[in-house]
Amino acid sequence: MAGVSRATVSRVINGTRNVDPLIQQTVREAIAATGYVPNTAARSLVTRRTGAIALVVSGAGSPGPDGGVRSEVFVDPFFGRVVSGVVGFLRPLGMHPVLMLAETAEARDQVVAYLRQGNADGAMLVSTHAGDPLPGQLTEAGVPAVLFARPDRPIPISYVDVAHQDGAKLAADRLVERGCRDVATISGPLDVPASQDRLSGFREAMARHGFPYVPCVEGDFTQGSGEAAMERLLAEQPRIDGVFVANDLMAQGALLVLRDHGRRVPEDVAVIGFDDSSAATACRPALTTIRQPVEDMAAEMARMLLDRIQTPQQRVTSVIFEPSLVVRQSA
Amino acid sequence: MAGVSRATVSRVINGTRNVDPLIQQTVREAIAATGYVPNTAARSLVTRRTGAIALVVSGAGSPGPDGGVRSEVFVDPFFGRVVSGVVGFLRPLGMHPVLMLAETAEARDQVVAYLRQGNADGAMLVSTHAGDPLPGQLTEAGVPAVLFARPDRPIPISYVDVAHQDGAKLAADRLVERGCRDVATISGPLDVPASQDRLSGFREAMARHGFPYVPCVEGDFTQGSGEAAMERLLAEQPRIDGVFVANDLMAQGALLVLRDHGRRVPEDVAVIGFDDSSAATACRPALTTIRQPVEDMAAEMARMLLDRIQTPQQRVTSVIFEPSLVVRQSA
DNA sequence: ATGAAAGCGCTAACAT
DNA sequence: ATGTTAGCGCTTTCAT
Repeated sequence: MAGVSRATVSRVINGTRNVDPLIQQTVREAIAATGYVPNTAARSLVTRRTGAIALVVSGAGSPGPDGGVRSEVFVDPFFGRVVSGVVGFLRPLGMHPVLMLAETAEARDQVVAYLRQGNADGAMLVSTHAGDPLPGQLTEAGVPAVLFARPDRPIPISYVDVAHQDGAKLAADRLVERGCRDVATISGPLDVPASQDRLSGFREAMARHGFPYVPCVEGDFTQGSGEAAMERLLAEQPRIDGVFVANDLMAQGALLVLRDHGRRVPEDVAVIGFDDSSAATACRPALTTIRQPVEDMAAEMARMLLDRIQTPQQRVTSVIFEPSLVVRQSA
Repeated sequence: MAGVSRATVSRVINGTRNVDPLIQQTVREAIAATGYVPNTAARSLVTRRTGAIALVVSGAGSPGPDGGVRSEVFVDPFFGRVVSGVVGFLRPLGMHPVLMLAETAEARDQVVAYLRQGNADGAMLVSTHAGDPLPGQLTEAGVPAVLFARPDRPIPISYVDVAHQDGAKLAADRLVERGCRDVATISGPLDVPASQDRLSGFREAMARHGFPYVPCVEGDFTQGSGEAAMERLLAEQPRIDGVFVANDLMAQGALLVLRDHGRRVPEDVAVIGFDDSSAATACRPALTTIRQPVEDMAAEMARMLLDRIQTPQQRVTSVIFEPSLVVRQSA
C-alpha cells in the first residue's frame, strides 16, 4: 500500500464517510498508479452481493434437434428493444445483465437455482406465455424480481406494463374516425393478460362509438398466425374495412394476405398494429400502430429491481406506461 | 457436516480423484439432504475463475436522447440466432452469458475493464462494423476471446466464420441456372470482410459462368439501404433479371422496391438473399437465400472459448462452416 | 485416502 | 478519523 491501511482504502473505494480528504486523495492516486482493481469475488464473499442481475426470457422457443433449445424468442423485434432498454439503464452503473432463457420446467428450475445460489442478486422477467410458473417460483424463493408485464395470476410481485386498453382505444378511435364501419380484430393468445386487455379495450371503445360487437380471431403473435387470422376474417366478413391487430408481426402478416386478396390498404381496409416494433416500418404500406415505450419500460424495470435489491422489505409496486398512436400509411 | 471434513466434501464436489466411493456416497446424500450449494464467490476467490463468460455485441446502435444508447442491433434477427446458439450450448453446462453492448469507445473500455477485473473468464464477440478495436484490446489485455467472424485486420485471435465465397457461388450458380443474363448484386459495407468475401465470391463465380463484370451497389445491411440500392440498380440497369443481395434484410427491401416498380419476382427478376434469417420467410415472395448455420456457429464459438479458458496457452484456431442454398420462391 | 491448516482479497465490527 | 482484527466459504498444499 502507499501509506495507509486496507480498511481505509476500502472506505475510500466504497465512499464511506469519515475519511480525511487528504488521505482520500493519496489513496486515489495510489490506486491510479498501481492500476488496482478490487476483486469482485472477495467483495461479494463478504457483502453477499454479486452486483449481477439476470434478464430472464421465459416461455418461448422449442426443443431443438440436438436436445438443446432453439429459441424463437428473438425473432420478435420486441425483445431487442427490451434488451436495449435494460442495457441502456444498467451500463452507466457498470452493470450487465446475465441472459437466461427459460422455456422448459428444467430451465426454470435452473434459473431459480442460479439465483438462489447467489450468482445474481435479482431477476427481470419477461414472460411471453400464459401460466408461467416462474414468477411464482421466484417470489417463493425470496428472489428479488420484477416482471415486464402484469402476471396472469395475482402474485405479490412488482411489474411494469403499458395501458393496453388505452392503446386499444386509440386504435378504435382512429379506425372510426377514418370512417370504418366493418371492423374486426386479430388478438393475441387469449390466456395472456395483454391480449385480453387489448381485446376488451378495443371492444369497449368500439361499443362507445356505437359498434356493439367486434368479431375477433385469435392469433399467437407470430406473423404466420396473423396471415391465417386475416384469411379467416376475409372469409367470414368479406366487407371488412378495418382491422386492429394485437401486434405488428401479425399485422405484417395481415397486410400480406390483404394484398394477396387485392384489397388496398388503407383505402379498402385500414390496418392498425401494436408495439411500433421494427416490423412496422419494414412492410408496405408502413404500419400505423400503437407504440409501447418498451425501452423506457425496460429501463424502469431495471430501476425497480435495483431498488428492490437495495431495500428488500419494501412493498411491491407497478408502473404503467401510456401508449401512443403512431400514424403511418396503413390507417 | 455429516461425517467428514470440508476438504473431502470439496473433493467430492469437484470430482477430484482419490475419494473412497463409500464416503462419496455419504457426502452426496448429506448434500442432497441439507440442500447445500457451494458459494460461487468463495470458490472463485480461490480458483480465480468466475464461471461466467461475456457475449459482447460490438458496433451497432446510436446514442439515444437520454445520453444512453438505443441499440439497433437486435432489429437484425441474425443476433437472435447467435444468442440462441450460445445459450443452447451454455445452458446444459449451467452457464449463462453476460450480455454486453459495445458501440462506443467508452463502452468498449468498460468491457475490457469488466473482463480484466475478472467478472467473467472470457468473451465471445460479435462485431458488426469494420475497424472495431475491441478484438485488439481484448488480446492485448490477455483476455480469452473468440470472434464470430474473421477480424478485418489480422489479429492473433480465434474465430468462427462461414465460407462466404462458397455461399456467394451457390447464389451465382442458381441465378445462372435459372437463365438470368443481367445480374447485379447489392453488397454489405465494403469495409467488412464478410461483405468483401460475398462480393468477390459472387463476381468470381459469375466470371466462371462467362459474365466478366457484375455491377454492385453497396448497402449497409439494413432494409432501407436495400431499398435504396435496388432503386439505383433499376435506374442504372433497367434490364436487370437477377440480384444477389448480401443479407436478407436488404433483400426484403429490394423485394418491396421491385414490386413498386411492377417487376414480378422471380419471373422478371430473381432475388437471392443471405443468412436465412426470419426475414426470409416474412416477405412475399419468400426469399431464396444462402443459409448460414448461425446457431451451430455460435455454439462452436462458445465451445472454443471454454476450451481456451481451460487451456489458455493453446494456439488460436478458426472454424469455418459451409453455407447452403435454401430455395423458396424468389429465385 | 483423508484431515489440518493456510489463505484467496475484501468488508465490517470494534478499538483507539 | 484511522488502524486492528476477524471472518466470509471455499480450495489446496502438506502431513499423515
